[in-house]
Amino acid sequence: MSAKHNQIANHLITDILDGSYRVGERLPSERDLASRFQANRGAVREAMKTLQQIGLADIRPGGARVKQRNQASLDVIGHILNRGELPDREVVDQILIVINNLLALAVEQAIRVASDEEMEAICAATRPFYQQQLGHLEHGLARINLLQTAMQASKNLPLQLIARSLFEQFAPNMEPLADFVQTDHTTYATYAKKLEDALQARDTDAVRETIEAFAALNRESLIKAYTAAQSTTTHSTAQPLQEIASS
Amino acid sequence: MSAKHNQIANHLITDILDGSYRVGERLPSERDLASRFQANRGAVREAMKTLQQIGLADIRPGGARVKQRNQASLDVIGHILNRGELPDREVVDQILIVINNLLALAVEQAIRVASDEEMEAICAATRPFYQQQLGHLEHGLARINLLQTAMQASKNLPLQLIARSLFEQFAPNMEPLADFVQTDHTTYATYAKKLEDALQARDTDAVRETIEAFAALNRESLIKAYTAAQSTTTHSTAQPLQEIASS
DNA sequence: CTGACCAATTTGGCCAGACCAAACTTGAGG
DNA sequence: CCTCAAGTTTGGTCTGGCCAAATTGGTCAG
Repeated sequence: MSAKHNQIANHLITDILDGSYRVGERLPSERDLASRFQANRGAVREAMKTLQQIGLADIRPGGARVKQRNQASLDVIGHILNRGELPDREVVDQILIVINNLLALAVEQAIRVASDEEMEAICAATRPFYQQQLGHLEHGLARINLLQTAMQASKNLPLQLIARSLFEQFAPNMEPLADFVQTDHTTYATYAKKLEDALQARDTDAVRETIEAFAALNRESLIKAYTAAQSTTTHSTAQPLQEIASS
Repeated sequence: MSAKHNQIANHLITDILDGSYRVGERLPSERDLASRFQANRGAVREAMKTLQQIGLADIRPGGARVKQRNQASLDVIGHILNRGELPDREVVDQILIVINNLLALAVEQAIRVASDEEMEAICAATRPFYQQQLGHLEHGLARINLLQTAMQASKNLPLQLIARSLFEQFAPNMEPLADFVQTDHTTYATYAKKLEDALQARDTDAVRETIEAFAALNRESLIKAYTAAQSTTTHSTAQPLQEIASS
Protein backbone atom coordinates (compact mmCIF):
# COMPACT_ATOMS: atom_id res chain seq x y z
CA MET A 1 0.00 0.00 0.00
CA SER A 2 2.96 2.26 0.49
CA ALA A 3 4.69 3.92 -2.40
CA LYS A 4 6.83 1.66 -4.52
CA HIS A 5 10.08 3.49 -3.94
CA ASN A 6 9.46 3.11 -0.23
CA GLN A 7 9.02 -0.63 -0.54
CA ILE A 8 12.25 -0.88 -2.47
CA ALA A 9 14.06 1.33 0.01
CA ASN A 10 12.82 -0.67 2.98
CA HIS A 11 13.83 -3.91 1.33
CA LEU A 12 17.33 -2.65 0.67
CA ILE A 13 17.61 -1.16 4.14
CA THR A 14 16.71 -4.38 5.88
CA ASP A 15 19.06 -6.26 3.57
CA ILE A 16 21.93 -3.99 4.50
CA LEU A 17 21.04 -4.04 8.19
CA ASP A 18 20.85 -7.81 8.12
CA GLY A 19 24.35 -7.88 6.72
CA SER A 20 23.51 -9.16 3.25
CA TYR A 21 26.05 -6.71 1.90
CA ARG A 22 29.41 -6.20 3.49
CA VAL A 23 30.62 -2.72 4.30
CA GLY A 24 32.37 -1.19 1.32
CA GLU A 25 30.79 -3.67 -1.04
CA ARG A 26 29.06 -2.41 -4.14
CA LEU A 27 25.31 -2.65 -4.26
CA PRO A 28 23.65 -3.97 -7.40
CA SER A 29 23.33 -1.40 -10.13
CA GLU A 30 20.15 0.62 -10.48
CA ARG A 31 19.26 -1.19 -13.68
CA ASP A 32 19.76 -4.51 -11.96
CA LEU A 33 17.62 -3.57 -8.98
CA ALA A 34 14.97 -2.19 -11.30
CA SER A 35 14.55 -5.54 -13.00
CA ARG A 36 14.70 -7.42 -9.69
CA PHE A 37 11.91 -5.38 -8.15
CA GLN A 38 10.09 -5.18 -11.46
CA ALA A 39 10.16 -1.44 -11.20
CA ASN A 40 11.31 1.46 -13.24
CA ARG A 41 14.78 2.79 -12.76
CA GLY A 42 13.38 6.09 -11.54
CA ALA A 43 11.67 4.40 -8.63
CA VAL A 44 14.86 2.54 -7.74
CA ARG A 45 16.69 5.82 -8.02
CA GLU A 46 14.46 7.39 -5.39
CA ALA A 47 14.95 4.43 -3.13
CA MET A 48 18.70 4.78 -3.49
CA LYS A 49 18.38 8.43 -2.61
CA THR A 50 16.65 7.40 0.59
CA LEU A 51 19.49 5.03 1.40
CA GLN A 52 21.97 7.77 0.77
CA GLN A 53 20.22 10.24 3.01
CA ILE A 54 19.80 7.71 5.76
CA GLY A 55 23.52 7.30 5.44
CA LEU A 56 23.60 3.59 4.73
CA ALA A 57 25.03 3.90 1.25
CA ASP A 58 27.46 6.19 -0.48
CA ILE A 59 26.11 6.55 -3.97
CA ARG A 60 28.14 8.08 -6.76
CA PRO A 61 29.00 7.54 -10.40
CA GLY A 62 30.57 4.15 -10.77
CA GLY A 63 28.46 2.47 -8.15
CA ALA A 64 26.81 2.70 -4.74
CA ARG A 65 28.74 1.37 -1.79
CA VAL A 66 27.59 0.30 1.66
CA LYS A 67 28.76 2.55 4.47
CA GLN A 68 29.52 1.70 8.06
CA ARG A 69 26.60 1.82 10.39
CA ASN A 70 28.10 4.27 12.81
CA GLN A 71 28.61 6.68 9.94
CA ALA A 72 24.92 6.74 9.20
CA SER A 73 22.36 9.38 9.98
CA LEU A 74 20.26 9.36 13.12
CA ASP A 75 17.39 8.20 10.95
CA VAL A 76 18.66 4.62 10.84
CA ILE A 77 17.59 4.07 14.41
CA GLY A 78 14.00 3.50 13.44
CA HIS A 79 14.97 0.89 10.89
CA ILE A 80 17.31 -0.82 13.33
CA LEU A 81 14.54 -1.04 15.90
CA ASN A 82 12.18 -2.34 13.27
CA ARG A 83 14.08 -5.55 12.66
CA GLY A 84 12.75 -8.66 14.33
CA GLU A 85 9.65 -9.09 16.41
CA LEU A 86 10.94 -7.08 19.32
CA PRO A 87 13.20 -4.03 19.10
CA ASP A 88 16.81 -4.68 20.00
CA ARG A 89 17.05 -4.56 23.80
CA GLU A 90 20.48 -3.02 23.83
CA VAL A 91 19.66 -0.21 21.44
CA VAL A 92 16.44 0.56 23.30
CA ASP A 93 18.43 0.86 26.48
CA GLN A 94 20.89 3.19 24.79
CA ILE A 95 18.09 5.34 23.43
CA LEU A 96 16.52 5.68 26.84
CA ILE A 97 19.84 6.81 28.24
CA VAL A 98 20.18 9.44 25.56
CA ILE A 99 16.60 10.67 25.79
CA ASN A 100 16.81 11.04 29.54
CA ASN A 101 20.01 12.97 29.21
CA LEU A 102 18.48 15.23 26.59
CA LEU A 103 15.52 15.83 28.85
CA ALA A 104 17.82 16.77 31.68
CA LEU A 105 19.68 19.15 29.40
CA ALA A 106 16.46 20.68 28.17
CA VAL A 107 15.24 21.36 31.68
CA GLU A 108 18.63 22.73 32.62
CA GLN A 109 18.47 25.11 29.68
CA ALA A 110 14.90 26.00 30.47
CA ILE A 111 15.94 26.99 33.96
CA ARG A 112 18.51 29.25 32.38
CA VAL A 113 16.49 30.95 29.68
CA ALA A 114 12.78 30.21 30.04
CA SER A 115 10.22 32.71 31.26
CA ASP A 116 8.18 32.12 34.40
CA GLU A 117 5.18 31.09 32.33
CA GLU A 118 7.22 28.49 30.48
CA MET A 119 8.64 27.09 33.71
CA GLU A 120 5.14 26.93 35.08
CA ALA A 121 4.13 24.99 31.98
CA ILE A 122 6.77 22.38 32.71
CA CYS A 123 5.66 22.15 36.32
CA ALA A 124 2.10 21.73 35.15
CA ALA A 125 3.23 18.86 32.97
CA THR A 126 4.55 17.03 36.04
CA ARG A 127 1.31 17.29 37.99
CA PRO A 128 -0.81 14.68 36.23
CA PHE A 129 1.55 12.04 37.55
CA TYR A 130 0.62 12.58 41.17
CA GLN A 131 -2.66 14.42 41.03
CA GLN A 132 -4.59 11.98 38.89
CA GLN A 133 -5.15 8.29 38.42
CA LEU A 134 -3.63 7.61 35.04
CA GLY A 135 -4.23 4.63 32.80
CA HIS A 136 -1.40 3.22 30.75
CA LEU A 137 -2.29 5.34 27.77
CA GLU A 138 -2.68 8.59 29.67
CA HIS A 139 0.55 7.92 31.50
CA GLY A 140 2.39 7.64 28.22
CA LEU A 141 0.78 10.76 26.87
CA ALA A 142 1.71 12.67 30.01
CA ARG A 143 5.32 11.61 29.59
CA ILE A 144 5.37 12.75 25.99
CA ASN A 145 3.84 16.03 27.03
CA LEU A 146 6.48 16.59 29.70
CA LEU A 147 9.24 15.92 27.21
CA GLN A 148 7.78 18.24 24.60
CA THR A 149 7.13 21.03 27.06
CA ALA A 150 10.67 20.89 28.35
CA MET A 151 12.10 20.86 24.85
CA GLN A 152 10.00 23.84 23.90
CA ALA A 153 11.11 25.80 26.97
CA SER A 154 14.78 25.03 26.33
CA LYS A 155 14.63 27.17 23.18
CA ASN A 156 17.48 25.09 21.85
CA LEU A 157 16.72 24.21 18.24
CA PRO A 158 19.27 21.41 17.75
CA LEU A 159 18.17 19.87 21.00
CA GLN A 160 14.55 19.97 19.89
CA LEU A 161 15.37 18.41 16.55
CA ILE A 162 17.40 15.60 18.08
CA ALA A 163 14.82 14.77 20.71
CA ARG A 164 12.04 14.82 18.17
CA SER A 165 13.83 12.68 15.62
CA LEU A 166 14.88 10.18 18.21
CA PHE A 167 11.52 9.96 19.87
CA GLU A 168 9.57 9.65 16.66
CA GLN A 169 11.66 6.69 15.63
CA PHE A 170 11.54 5.21 19.08
CA ALA A 171 7.90 5.42 20.08
CA PRO A 172 6.18 3.54 17.24
CA ASN A 173 8.67 0.68 17.47
CA MET A 174 7.89 0.14 21.14
CA GLU A 175 4.35 -0.91 20.32
CA PRO A 176 5.08 -4.65 20.52
CA LEU A 177 6.27 -4.16 24.08
CA ALA A 178 3.48 -1.86 25.18
CA ASP A 179 1.27 -4.64 26.49
CA PHE A 180 4.00 -5.94 28.77
CA VAL A 181 5.02 -2.67 30.37
CA GLN A 182 3.85 -2.26 33.91
CA THR A 183 4.38 1.15 35.41
CA ASP A 184 4.95 1.71 39.09
CA HIS A 185 2.61 4.66 39.41
CA THR A 186 3.31 5.23 43.08
CA THR A 187 7.04 5.82 42.86
CA TYR A 188 6.48 7.64 39.59
CA ALA A 189 4.23 10.02 41.48
CA THR A 190 6.74 10.67 44.22
CA TYR A 191 9.50 11.32 41.68
CA ALA A 192 7.21 13.65 39.77
CA LYS A 193 6.58 15.64 42.91
CA LYS A 194 10.29 15.79 43.55
CA LEU A 195 10.87 17.00 40.02
CA GLU A 196 8.35 19.77 40.37
CA ASP A 197 9.93 20.92 43.62
CA ALA A 198 13.33 20.98 41.97
CA LEU A 199 11.88 22.95 39.08
CA GLN A 200 10.25 25.47 41.38
CA ALA A 201 13.55 25.94 43.15
CA ARG A 202 15.33 26.09 39.79
CA ASP A 203 17.82 23.63 41.23
CA THR A 204 19.68 22.15 38.29
CA ASP A 205 21.46 19.43 40.24
CA ALA A 206 18.30 18.22 41.91
CA VAL A 207 16.59 18.10 38.52
CA ARG A 208 19.35 15.97 37.06
CA GLU A 209 19.20 13.62 40.02
CA THR A 210 15.45 13.21 39.77
CA ILE A 211 15.53 12.61 36.05
CA GLU A 212 18.15 9.96 36.59
CA ALA A 213 15.85 8.35 39.10
CA PHE A 214 13.16 8.32 36.43
CA ALA A 215 15.61 6.74 34.06
CA ALA A 216 16.36 3.94 36.50
CA LEU A 217 12.65 3.35 36.99
CA ASN A 218 11.97 3.21 33.27
CA ARG A 219 14.86 0.91 32.71
CA GLU A 220 13.64 -1.46 35.36
CA SER A 221 10.16 -1.70 33.91
CA LEU A 222 11.68 -2.16 30.49
CA ILE A 223 13.68 -5.16 31.62
CA LYS A 224 10.57 -6.70 33.11
CA ALA A 225 8.64 -6.02 29.94
CA TYR A 226 11.28 -7.77 27.85
CA THR A 227 11.34 -10.89 29.98
CA ALA A 228 7.55 -10.97 29.95
CA ALA A 229 7.38 -10.46 26.21
CA GLN A 230 10.02 -13.03 25.38
CA SER A 231 8.23 -15.75 27.29
CA THR A 232 5.11 -15.13 25.22
CA THR A 233 6.73 -14.69 21.85
CA THR A 234 8.01 -17.41 19.58
CA HIS A 235 11.76 -17.62 19.61
CA SER A 236 13.05 -14.74 17.59
CA THR A 237 15.38 -15.56 14.77
CA ALA A 238 16.54 -11.98 14.41
CA GLN A 239 20.23 -11.77 13.84
CA PRO A 240 22.23 -9.81 16.41
CA LEU A 241 23.49 -6.37 15.58
CA GLN A 242 26.80 -6.47 13.85
CA GLU A 243 29.61 -5.13 15.96
CA ILE A 244 29.81 -1.39 15.93
CA ALA A 245 32.86 -1.06 13.80
CA SER A 246 35.97 0.85 14.72
CA SER A 247 37.02 3.91 12.78
CA MET B 1 29.76 21.88 -10.30
CA SER B 2 27.59 19.80 -8.00
CA ALA B 3 24.85 17.58 -9.33
CA LYS B 4 21.83 19.34 -10.69
CA HIS B 5 19.36 17.91 -8.23
CA ASN B 6 21.60 19.20 -5.47
CA GLN B 7 21.57 22.70 -6.88
CA ILE B 8 17.81 22.65 -7.07
CA ALA B 9 17.50 21.26 -3.58
CA ASN B 10 19.83 23.86 -2.12
CA HIS B 11 17.96 26.64 -3.88
CA LEU B 12 14.65 25.45 -2.51
CA ILE B 13 16.09 24.90 0.95
CA THR B 14 17.48 28.39 1.22
CA ASP B 15 14.21 29.76 -0.13
CA ILE B 16 12.26 27.97 2.56
CA LEU B 17 14.74 28.88 5.27
CA ASP B 18 14.62 32.51 4.19
CA GLY B 19 10.88 32.42 4.60
CA SER B 20 9.94 32.75 0.93
CA TYR B 21 7.23 30.20 1.55
CA ARG B 22 5.01 30.29 4.56
CA VAL B 23 4.54 27.20 6.69
CA GLY B 24 1.74 25.06 5.31
CA GLU B 25 1.88 26.77 1.96
CA ARG B 26 2.09 24.69 -1.16
CA LEU B 27 5.35 24.66 -3.05
CA PRO B 28 5.29 25.06 -6.83
CA SER B 29 4.50 21.86 -8.65
CA GLU B 30 7.28 19.63 -9.90
CA ARG B 31 6.50 20.50 -13.51
CA ASP B 32 6.60 24.17 -12.64
CA LEU B 33 9.92 23.91 -10.86
CA ALA B 34 11.33 21.83 -13.68
CA SER B 35 10.71 24.59 -16.18
CA ARG B 36 11.94 27.26 -13.76
CA PHE B 37 15.27 25.55 -13.19
CA GLN B 38 15.42 24.41 -16.80
CA ALA B 39 15.71 20.87 -15.55
CA ASN B 40 13.95 17.63 -16.04
CA ARG B 41 11.15 16.65 -13.73
CA GLY B 42 13.15 13.68 -12.51
CA ALA B 43 15.89 15.94 -11.23
CA VAL B 44 13.33 18.15 -9.50
CA ARG B 45 11.79 15.03 -8.08
CA GLU B 46 15.06 14.03 -6.44
CA ALA B 47 15.48 17.52 -5.06
CA MET B 48 11.99 17.30 -3.56
CA LYS B 49 12.92 13.99 -2.01
CA THR B 50 15.85 15.68 -0.34
CA LEU B 51 13.55 18.36 1.05
CA GLN B 52 11.24 15.70 2.37
CA GLN B 53 13.98 13.77 4.09
CA ILE B 54 15.48 16.88 5.59
CA GLY B 55 11.99 17.41 6.93
CA LEU B 56 11.36 20.82 5.43
CA ALA B 57 8.52 19.72 3.19
CA ASP B 58 5.72 17.22 3.39
CA ILE B 59 5.35 15.92 -0.11
CA ARG B 60 2.39 13.83 -1.21
CA PRO B 61 -0.04 13.50 -4.09
CA GLY B 62 -1.83 16.78 -4.56
CA GLY B 63 1.12 18.94 -3.63
CA ALA B 64 4.11 19.47 -1.41
CA ARG B 65 3.70 21.63 1.67
CA VAL B 66 6.20 23.45 3.82
CA LYS B 67 6.62 22.07 7.32
CA GLN B 68 7.54 23.83 10.52
CA ARG B 69 11.21 24.12 11.17
CA ASN B 70 11.16 22.45 14.56
CA GLN B 71 9.55 19.44 12.95
CA ALA B 72 12.49 18.99 10.65
CA SER B 73 15.27 16.45 10.77
CA LEU B 74 18.58 17.13 12.47
CA ASP B 75 20.03 17.53 8.99
CA VAL B 76 18.63 21.04 8.60
CA ILE B 77 21.19 22.39 11.00
CA GLY B 78 23.88 22.47 8.36
CA HIS B 79 21.68 24.42 5.99
CA ILE B 80 20.65 26.82 8.73
CA LEU B 81 24.27 27.50 9.57
CA ASN B 82 25.05 27.95 5.92
CA ARG B 83 22.90 31.03 5.46
CA GLY B 84 24.65 34.38 5.49
CA GLU B 85 28.33 35.11 5.70
CA LEU B 86 28.67 33.93 9.27
CA PRO B 87 26.75 31.08 10.92
CA ASP B 88 23.95 32.17 13.21
CA ARG B 89 25.52 33.02 16.55
CA GLU B 90 22.61 31.75 18.58
CA VAL B 91 22.39 28.38 16.86
CA VAL B 92 26.14 27.90 17.13
CA ASP B 93 25.89 28.54 20.83
CA GLN B 94 23.08 26.01 21.13
CA ILE B 95 25.05 23.42 19.21
CA LEU B 96 28.06 23.84 21.46
CA ILE B 97 25.85 23.32 24.48
CA VAL B 98 24.46 20.12 23.03
CA ILE B 99 27.80 18.76 21.86
CA ASN B 100 29.39 19.36 25.23
CA ASN B 101 26.53 17.60 26.92
CA LEU B 102 26.80 14.68 24.55
CA LEU B 103 30.50 14.46 25.23
CA ALA B 104 29.86 14.41 28.96
CA LEU B 105 27.31 11.67 28.49
CA ALA B 106 29.69 9.69 26.32
CA VAL B 107 32.42 9.82 28.91
CA GLU B 108 29.95 8.94 31.63
CA GLN B 109 28.86 5.90 29.67
CA ALA B 110 32.45 5.00 28.88
CA ILE B 111 33.23 4.99 32.58
CA ARG B 112 30.36 2.58 33.01
CA VAL B 113 31.00 0.15 30.20
CA ALA B 114 34.39 0.69 28.59
CA SER B 115 37.37 -1.57 29.07
CA ASP B 116 40.57 -0.34 30.62
CA GLU B 117 42.19 -0.05 27.22
CA GLU B 118 39.38 2.12 25.94
CA MET B 119 39.54 4.35 29.00
CA GLU B 120 43.25 4.63 28.48
CA ALA B 121 42.58 5.68 24.88
CA ILE B 122 40.43 8.56 26.10
CA CYS B 123 43.08 9.59 28.59
CA ALA B 124 45.65 9.47 25.84
CA ALA B 125 43.44 11.78 23.78
CA THR B 126 43.61 14.40 26.53
CA ARG B 127 47.38 14.44 26.75
CA PRO B 128 48.29 16.38 23.63
CA PHE B 129 46.64 19.42 25.18
CA TYR B 130 49.18 19.74 27.95
CA GLN B 131 52.13 17.71 26.76
CA GLN B 132 52.69 19.41 23.45
CA GLN B 133 52.73 22.82 21.86
CA LEU B 134 49.77 22.72 19.53
CA GLY B 135 49.11 25.01 16.60
CA HIS B 136 45.55 26.05 15.82
CA LEU B 137 45.07 23.20 13.40
CA GLU B 138 46.48 20.51 15.65
CA HIS B 139 44.45 21.81 18.54
CA GLY B 140 41.28 21.41 16.53
CA LEU B 141 42.24 17.93 15.42
CA ALA B 142 43.02 16.93 18.99
CA ARG B 143 39.57 18.08 20.06
CA ILE B 144 37.93 16.10 17.31
CA ASN B 145 39.96 13.09 18.30
CA LEU B 146 38.93 13.38 21.94
CA LEU B 147 35.28 13.59 20.94
CA GLN B 148 35.50 10.60 18.63
CA THR B 149 37.38 8.47 21.11
CA ALA B 150 34.88 9.16 23.84
CA MET B 151 31.97 8.40 21.51
CA GLN B 152 33.56 5.15 20.49
CA ALA B 153 34.14 4.10 24.07
CA SER B 154 30.58 4.92 25.07
CA LYS B 155 29.37 2.06 22.87
CA ASN B 156 26.10 3.92 22.56
CA LEU B 157 25.04 3.82 18.91
CA PRO B 158 22.37 6.56 18.99
CA LEU B 159 24.77 8.78 20.85
CA GLN B 160 27.44 8.19 18.24
CA LEU B 161 25.08 8.93 15.40
CA ILE B 162 23.82 12.14 16.94
CA ALA B 163 27.27 13.44 17.75
CA ARG B 164 28.53 12.57 14.33
CA SER B 165 25.62 14.12 12.46
CA LEU B 166 25.74 17.26 14.51
CA PHE B 167 29.48 17.66 14.30
CA GLU B 168 29.69 17.05 10.58
CA GLN B 169 27.18 19.77 9.93
CA PHE B 170 28.78 22.06 12.44
CA ALA B 171 32.49 21.88 11.63
CA PRO B 172 32.56 22.88 7.96
CA ASN B 173 30.30 25.85 8.60
CA MET B 174 32.65 27.24 11.21
CA GLU B 175 35.34 27.82 8.61
CA PRO B 176 34.55 31.52 8.16
CA LEU B 177 35.20 32.02 11.86
CA ALA B 178 38.31 29.89 12.09
CA ASP B 179 40.71 32.75 11.48
CA PHE B 180 39.28 34.75 14.35
CA VAL B 181 39.33 32.08 17.01
CA GLN B 182 42.06 32.47 19.57
CA THR B 183 42.49 29.59 21.94
CA ASP B 184 43.75 30.01 25.47
CA HIS B 185 46.12 27.09 25.40
CA THR B 186 47.25 27.50 28.97
CA THR B 187 43.90 27.11 30.68
CA TYR B 188 42.98 24.50 28.10
CA ALA B 189 45.99 22.52 29.24
CA THR B 190 45.08 22.75 32.91
CA TYR B 191 41.52 21.66 32.19
CA ALA B 192 42.79 18.77 30.09
CA LYS B 193 44.94 17.60 32.98
CA LYS B 194 41.95 17.86 35.29
CA LEU B 195 39.87 15.83 32.86
CA GLU B 196 42.43 13.09 32.68
CA ASP B 197 42.63 12.89 36.45
CA ALA B 198 38.86 12.64 36.65
CA LEU B 199 38.92 9.91 34.01
CA GLN B 200 41.59 7.95 35.84
CA ALA B 201 39.53 8.16 39.01
CA ARG B 202 36.41 7.30 37.02
CA ASP B 203 34.73 10.18 38.80
CA THR B 204 31.62 11.01 36.80
CA ASP B 205 30.78 14.23 38.59
CA ALA B 206 34.27 15.61 38.23
CA VAL B 207 34.20 14.77 34.54
CA ARG B 208 30.96 16.65 34.04
CA GLU B 209 32.33 19.64 35.88
CA THR B 210 35.49 19.73 33.83
CA ILE B 211 33.65 19.40 30.56
CA GLU B 212 31.42 22.27 31.57
CA ALA B 213 34.53 24.28 32.23
CA PHE B 214 35.65 23.47 28.70
CA ALA B 215 32.29 24.58 27.44
CA ALA B 216 32.59 27.92 29.16
CA LEU B 217 36.05 28.38 27.70
CA ASN B 218 34.91 27.55 24.19
CA ARG B 219 31.96 29.81 24.48
CA GLU B 220 34.13 32.69 25.56
CA SER B 221 36.51 32.32 22.66
CA LEU B 222 33.55 32.01 20.33
CA ILE B 223 32.12 35.32 21.47
CA LYS B 224 35.47 36.99 20.91
CA ALA B 225 35.72 35.41 17.49
CA TYR B 226 32.32 36.75 16.51
CA THR B 227 33.07 40.30 17.55
CA ALA B 228 36.39 40.12 15.75
CA ALA B 229 34.82 38.68 12.64
CA GLN B 230 31.94 41.13 12.52
CA SER B 231 34.24 44.13 12.63
CA THR B 232 36.09 42.81 9.58
CA THR B 233 33.09 41.63 7.60
CA THR B 234 30.73 43.77 5.62
CA HIS B 235 27.42 44.17 7.37
CA SER B 236 25.53 40.97 6.94
CA THR B 237 22.07 41.23 5.47
CA ALA B 238 21.12 37.76 6.59
CA GLN B 239 17.62 37.63 7.84
CA PRO B 240 17.11 36.55 11.43
CA LEU B 241 15.82 33.10 12.17
CA GLN B 242 12.10 32.95 12.21
CA GLU B 243 10.70 32.42 15.64
CA ILE B 244 10.75 28.80 16.65
CA ALA B 245 7.09 28.14 16.33
CA SER B 246 4.93 26.80 19.09
CA SER B 247 3.30 23.42 18.78
C1' DC C 1 -26.48 32.96 1.48
C1' DT C 2 -24.55 28.58 3.27
C1' DG C 3 -23.16 24.05 2.94
C1' DA C 4 -22.86 19.56 0.77
C1' DC C 5 -21.89 17.15 -3.29
C1' DC C 6 -19.86 16.05 -7.81
C1' DA C 7 -16.94 16.64 -12.01
C1' DA C 8 -12.73 18.75 -14.15
C1' DT C 9 -8.17 19.83 -13.40
C1' DT C 10 -3.86 19.69 -11.14
C1' DT C 11 -0.35 17.10 -8.96
C1' DG C 12 2.63 13.49 -7.49
C1' DG C 13 3.98 8.36 -8.62
C1' DC C 14 5.52 5.58 -11.97
C1' DC C 15 6.90 3.87 -16.48
C1' DA C 16 9.61 3.26 -21.12
C1' DG C 17 13.57 4.25 -23.72
C1' DA C 18 17.59 7.08 -24.62
C1' DC C 19 22.16 9.88 -24.27
C1' DC C 20 26.24 11.50 -21.74
C1' DA C 21 30.22 11.71 -18.68
C1' DA C 22 32.66 9.66 -15.04
C1' DA C 23 34.24 5.51 -12.99
C1' DC C 24 35.50 0.88 -13.43
C1' DT C 25 37.43 -3.20 -15.95
C1' DT C 26 40.25 -5.33 -19.02
C1' DG C 27 43.96 -6.34 -21.91
C1' DA C 28 47.91 -5.03 -24.62
C1' DG C 29 52.48 -3.32 -24.46
C1' DG C 30 56.48 -1.78 -21.80
C1' DC D 1 55.05 -7.03 -12.83
C1' DC D 2 53.54 -2.47 -13.78
C1' DT D 3 51.46 1.16 -16.85
C1' DC D 4 48.30 3.01 -19.62
C1' DA D 5 44.65 3.15 -23.08
C1' DA D 6 40.28 1.27 -24.99
C1' DG D 7 35.91 -0.68 -23.90
C1' DT D 8 32.22 -1.42 -20.70
C1' DT D 9 29.44 -0.50 -16.75
C1' DT D 10 27.15 2.84 -13.92
C1' DG D 11 25.05 6.90 -12.17
C1' DG D 12 22.93 11.58 -13.82
C1' DT D 13 19.85 13.63 -16.81
C1' DC D 14 16.45 14.08 -20.41
C1' DT D 15 11.84 13.43 -23.29
C1' DG D 16 7.24 12.21 -23.19
C1' DG D 17 3.55 9.74 -21.48
C1' DC D 18 -0.18 7.21 -18.35
C1' DC D 19 -2.49 6.59 -13.85
C1' DA D 20 -4.55 7.49 -9.29
C1' DA D 21 -5.17 10.62 -5.65
C1' DA D 22 -5.89 15.32 -4.12
C1' DT D 23 -7.46 19.82 -5.03
C1' DT D 24 -10.43 23.01 -6.99
C1' DG D 25 -14.45 25.07 -8.73
C1' DG D 26 -19.05 25.01 -9.81
C1' DT D 27 -23.65 23.32 -9.09
C1' DC D 28 -27.59 22.42 -6.57
C1' DA D 29 -30.45 21.67 -2.46
C1' DG D 30 -31.52 23.65 2.04
